[in-house]
Amino acid sequence: MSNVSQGGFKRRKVTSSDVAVAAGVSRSTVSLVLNRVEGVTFNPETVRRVQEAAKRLGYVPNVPARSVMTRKGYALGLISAWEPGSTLFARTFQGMLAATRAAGYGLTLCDIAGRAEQINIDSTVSFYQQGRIDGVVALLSTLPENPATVRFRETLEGEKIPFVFVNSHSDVPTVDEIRTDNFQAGYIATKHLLDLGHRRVGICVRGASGRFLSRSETERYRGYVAALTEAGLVPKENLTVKTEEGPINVDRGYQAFKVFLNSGCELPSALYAISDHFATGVLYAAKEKGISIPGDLAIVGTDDLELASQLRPSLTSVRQPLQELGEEAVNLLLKRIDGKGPSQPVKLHVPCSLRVRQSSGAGALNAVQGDHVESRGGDE
Amino acid sequence: MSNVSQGGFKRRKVTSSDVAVAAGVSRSTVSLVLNRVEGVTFNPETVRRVQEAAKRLGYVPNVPARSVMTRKGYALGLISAWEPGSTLFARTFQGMLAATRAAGYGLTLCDIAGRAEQINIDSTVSFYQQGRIDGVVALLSTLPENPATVRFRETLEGEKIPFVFVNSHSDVPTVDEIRTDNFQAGYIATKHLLDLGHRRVGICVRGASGRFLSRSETERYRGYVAALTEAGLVPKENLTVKTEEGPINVDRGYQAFKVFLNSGCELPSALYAISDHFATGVLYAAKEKGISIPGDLAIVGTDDLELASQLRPSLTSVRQPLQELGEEAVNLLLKRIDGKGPSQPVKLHVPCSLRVRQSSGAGALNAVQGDHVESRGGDE
DNA sequence: CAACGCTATTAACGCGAGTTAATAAGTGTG
DNA sequence: CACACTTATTAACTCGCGTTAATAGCGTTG
Repeated sequence: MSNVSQGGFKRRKVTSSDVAVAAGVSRSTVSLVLNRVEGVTFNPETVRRVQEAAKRLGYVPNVPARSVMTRKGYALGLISAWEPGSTLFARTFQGMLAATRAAGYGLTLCDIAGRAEQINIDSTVSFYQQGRIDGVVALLSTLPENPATVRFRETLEGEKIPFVFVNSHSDVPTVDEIRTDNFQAGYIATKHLLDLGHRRVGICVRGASGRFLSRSETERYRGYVAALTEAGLVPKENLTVKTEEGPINVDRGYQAFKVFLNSGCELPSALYAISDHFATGVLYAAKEKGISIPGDLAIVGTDDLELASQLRPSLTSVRQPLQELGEEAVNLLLKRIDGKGPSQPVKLHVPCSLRVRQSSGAGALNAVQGDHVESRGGDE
Repeated sequence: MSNVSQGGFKRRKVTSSDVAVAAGVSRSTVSLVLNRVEGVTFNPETVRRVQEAAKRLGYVPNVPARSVMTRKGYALGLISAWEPGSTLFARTFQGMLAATRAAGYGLTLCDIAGRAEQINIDSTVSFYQQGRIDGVVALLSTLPENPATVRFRETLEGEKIPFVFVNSHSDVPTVDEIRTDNFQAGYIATKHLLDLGHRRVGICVRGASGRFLSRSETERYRGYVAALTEAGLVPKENLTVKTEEGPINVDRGYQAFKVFLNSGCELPSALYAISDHFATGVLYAAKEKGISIPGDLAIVGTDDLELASQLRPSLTSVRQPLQELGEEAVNLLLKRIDGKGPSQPVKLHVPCSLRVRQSSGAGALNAVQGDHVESRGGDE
């Protein structure tokens, strides 16, 4: 006979009735005691007996049954248009997972796709109507005026589904939004380089026919400019490395910096890249040309990807507070669901932190401070 | 007044009773008709009326209520010890998501962590005992004899929770396992290079004090050897590029290939890398040394990461059937839960496919065939 | 000592569904 | 016309739990 775990057999689960008879009380008593209902007093001895019986029998309340009565699903839904294989996405839902679990809630994957247009909002609505989820955390695009984002928002509002946007720009002031402070990100990265004495601080950004694509990139750029200005400097075209349009990846950074070097522009002494991918590409291109990092060129990246700490030299990087964002989003949403949320819509901007490593050329003193090791088996 | 969506208000949901009165029948009739129960015949006119009323009122059955009666949670749990920010993880749960949705099931995140030791199996068990999930898909490590994996399996079996392992090696024959055919992966990659006329085909693997770390790497290596042998060749030490121990990433491949080149070994004409990360690192190191790809060195990677199609030259790569793995795992698990699974434990090995691009130097004819474009906003 | 008030507990109902045994209506047979 | 036999429908029960109004016990007070 096979040992394979089949359904169907299932030893009968212990219910609150079982606890009741074991403790010699009524089922109501069990429910009231175990839920610590206020305004009801109980004999301490009875409480003890109930709790003891519950523990002894290994009683676990059945959540769906509770849901029927309380009309809550005890779970939140997640929809995401972020790159599903990205560290950014991973860190965010790790935070969400921690927060939902702490609240005794479940986290249900409603729809995950690399592009917003591919997301099927209907299944999310359906989950809500079925009573399986009580609200939705949405990880959408920061592209301004994105039609898909607008459509999702309108649908959720129309169905009266509580929701929170995470790093998803919405021009509507009534929406709860939890976001990275991308201005501050650009600012602290640039400030770090300026504080190290650099005066020719360049930036590596994604080129997009003259304008920046996403709100987050725009804000980081503004932070960069602000830090420069504060130091009495101005941003210059010949200190700006622009990549090709399209996805952000290592190779685009690599190619862009090669083009930059061939253009004959004088080398900046420091460079802030709005992505670790770009920073990495720049680093490889620099090595190829014999440019020393951080000697000839100091580099600060953004997002603190795994590769950042493992590169040689290791990469100084701005880390987004994504776990925190996930947690805050979930906690806010849970309050909204219970009707305990703030009366005003929340617009929260959470600051980033800097992980100082070798590539920015800070002294050995600081080098350890922000560092952290992430090891893995890496064997899927 | 704020427009923020608060809980509490919730327009009353339409229930099966509402449908019943609207259709002028009893609630039982509604239930029987809508669930298409076999063995019960109904007047076609009645059926029509019920369906019409249900549609008109926008009736959606309440899943938790159904759960109470049927004793099923209509959801599967996911635990994963894979790198949460990896493409591999993403592709797998995309497949799972598709399959669960098709079955009307939910997918609940039980625990996700980068390392197996960090996974809290208790919360998963708890979810099962609470009646929220009916089974578990486990994405664990392929490291043989991994104590965490063993512990999880024993716990799940002890609690009689139906489960399926995906790419997680278990030495126990009674466990359902869905796995990538990694032997075949190494074989087709090597065969591809041999078919292009190469005779000096090397391999880039992760060094680990003489032995290979994970089962998947070992199998890929065996596939490589098998293809060589079939062609009358033998694996040679001086054609093997070994990286340092630790996480698989671009820089380890880069460093390893630089060391290899400095060792004075004669250059292989083709190289199979057991990871796209390694392949990418090799490519950057090669560029640095002026080695032309694929002219002087043809390269095939593994895993078909995003960067593979975007590198220049683009990277030929072996793609794991991860979506398929996810789907198969879910479908098998659903059958087990319904007691309809095969009587024997399932040990499924799904073959990989080759994405032929520029780096292997195949003719333009094949070059397009396996290619696919993945674009994204990349703006989190 | 009856009336009152308080504490501790429970019976009874409801949530929204699925399931089954029983009923009512219709059809055909002897 | 009474009988069995379908066919169509429903009343009644069940699942596991939360909630509330009602009850029993008991000490206090006028």
